Amino acid sequence: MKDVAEHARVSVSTVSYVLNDSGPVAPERRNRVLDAVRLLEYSPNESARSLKRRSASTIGLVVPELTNQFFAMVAEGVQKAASTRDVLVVLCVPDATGQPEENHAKLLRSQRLDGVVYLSGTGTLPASILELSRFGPVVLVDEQIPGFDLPAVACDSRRGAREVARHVLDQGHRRIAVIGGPSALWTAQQRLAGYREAFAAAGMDPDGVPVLVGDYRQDSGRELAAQALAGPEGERPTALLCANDLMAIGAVEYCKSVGIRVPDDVSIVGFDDLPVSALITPRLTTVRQPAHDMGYHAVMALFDILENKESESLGLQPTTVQLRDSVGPPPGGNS
Amino acid sequence: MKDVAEHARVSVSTVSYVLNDSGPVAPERRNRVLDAVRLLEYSPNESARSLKRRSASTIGLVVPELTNQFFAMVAEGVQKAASTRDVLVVLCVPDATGQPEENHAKLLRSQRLDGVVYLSGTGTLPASILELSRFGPVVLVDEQIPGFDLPAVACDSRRGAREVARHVLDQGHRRIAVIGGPSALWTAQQRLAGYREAFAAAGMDPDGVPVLVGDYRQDSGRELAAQALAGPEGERPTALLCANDLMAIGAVEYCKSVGIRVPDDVSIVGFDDLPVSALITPRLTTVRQPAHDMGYHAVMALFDILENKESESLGLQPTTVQLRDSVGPPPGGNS
DNA sequence: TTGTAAGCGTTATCAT
DNA sequence: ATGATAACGCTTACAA
Repeated sequence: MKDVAEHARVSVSTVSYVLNDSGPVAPERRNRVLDAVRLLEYSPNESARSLKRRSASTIGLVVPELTNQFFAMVAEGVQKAASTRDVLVVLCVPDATGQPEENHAKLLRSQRLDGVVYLSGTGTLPASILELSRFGPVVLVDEQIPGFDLPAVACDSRRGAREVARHVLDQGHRRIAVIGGPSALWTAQQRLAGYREAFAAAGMDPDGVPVLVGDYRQDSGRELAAQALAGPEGERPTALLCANDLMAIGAVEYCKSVGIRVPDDVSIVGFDDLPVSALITPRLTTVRQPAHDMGYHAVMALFDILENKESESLGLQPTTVQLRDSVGPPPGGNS
Repeated sequence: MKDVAEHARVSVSTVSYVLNDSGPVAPERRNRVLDAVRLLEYSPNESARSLKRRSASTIGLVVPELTNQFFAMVAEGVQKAASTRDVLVVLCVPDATGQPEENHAKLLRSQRLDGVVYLSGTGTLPASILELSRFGPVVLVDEQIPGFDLPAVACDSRRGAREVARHVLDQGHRRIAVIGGPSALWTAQQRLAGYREAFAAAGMDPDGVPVLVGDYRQDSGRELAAQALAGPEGERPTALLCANDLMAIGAVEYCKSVGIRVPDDVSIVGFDDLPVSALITPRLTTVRQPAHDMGYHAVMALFDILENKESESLGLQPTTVQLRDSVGPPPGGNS
């Protein structure tokens, strides 16, 4: 920067003024500076800048894993939103083993991160999030934490769940089982609540529907489907409501492995609309979550918080049911 | 830090010595410092540290998109490797439109990034990579750039391709079509070369095998499969060698849509072994690339380069053929 | 073994 | 409108 100042025969402060539009400077000198910048390929040292400004122009994104396409989509939204303000996104993937985001707290504390977007798909304990939020703003995305009202961007899981469930009921199904998510998770609670609303609306007793609790992973879908479909053919459920696509895919897998036809023998629905869900056979009927948008809005909300203004980006995004091939009428016809 | 020094009744340099093990300090005073650090929840300002050290402890990861699970797996490897040294990974997803990584070059120049791991799955022009490498070390992962020997970590595509092709030939297929990747890409070239080696080894004329050039995306697999399978049933290829899984999935999709059975009527193989490939019907025979390891080693190589030492992490990783259900004997029996 | 002090490259305050 | 100059929080000679 000193070099630039010399080449342009001005002072360093003038260079700074030009670069940041932070002071008045005569057009002619401004051009001299700009020329020198180009000539010397000068680019300001961002560490020095952050030091002075006490802001790193960097946010953290905490995701449990990237290979889950849902998280990947959120991440892309986060990245895109951040890039609208030239803010960097650092990727934090908490170690499955070991101390998780105590680490991230340190990043926040040490001013390497201005804030964090936190995606806890697997239900990391609130404690670590709260620890984080002691040191800087944290916006939750997808998963909320009931007790603690932290700012969050999520989608209207309950509505989506209610609507797929209604679709299944409309087909005539009455013997239904739910394969739910971890009961500690907000999304799992919401989806279950949505299903139950639909049951009630159809004149069923919600408490009469068995709920198996899974962990949102494919394996648990497979295992719980086995459990749910164990009874004799005339008594077992004709439809499985799975709280996410991964478990639904596991359920489909199980059915295939034992010769139960989907949707002829049993209908299955998921939740999330992962890209893979339209690729498997049968194509999965599910609920689309605006993953990309959630990531995007979470970052916008974070920006608003960093600037101490009310954010309109917080809140619930809409979901949409994706009607596909994994749902049909119950085997015996409408009962 | 000054606060810590005061609480511990030592000077700031002593605090620094303790925190970095960079100077001798009496055990008793060291403890006083450590206590003060805990008491005050002190955490050093990393901006100031970077400023002084001229290193940001941060690397960039450039990927074309995260929703491609292959890239996501590489990214996870990168993240894991970086975290072994408390180095941050910033996610750079070049804008599809607009000026791409001129931007990233600036990040390198402005010392926000110490180096970059570059994954150019879609074949971004070498120019932008070279621009990048003017300002800091760049390690390529997955895709190499023939003319320019930049450090790269990739896998032995040629061998993998040769081996799947041999598997297909062993089944008796002789009327074969290749759905290749963009011819400018190293991986596409390698895979094609591998296929041809297998053809030659089986006594076929490699030049007699039609090669359709795709772009590694699912759509192009669908379209090119249509093209490849256009001829009358007795003359069309009995096997499709696809240079990646996405295109193979597209090809399977096309076959399903027009009632061609896989593998009964036509066998299809892919390359990459995306998680989804084992989920579709039929399960796709393909070649596994050690995506995670490539990302991991790329970062290790980058670290070595930053420390000016020879790196042993560079070079080719092994591939393994995944035998599954999308390959069978050719329709007429072995010809 | 410990402390003093000189930077690192910016920004921002204050004179001019 | 412009230019000195003092921070920002840390590391590291160098001196004691």
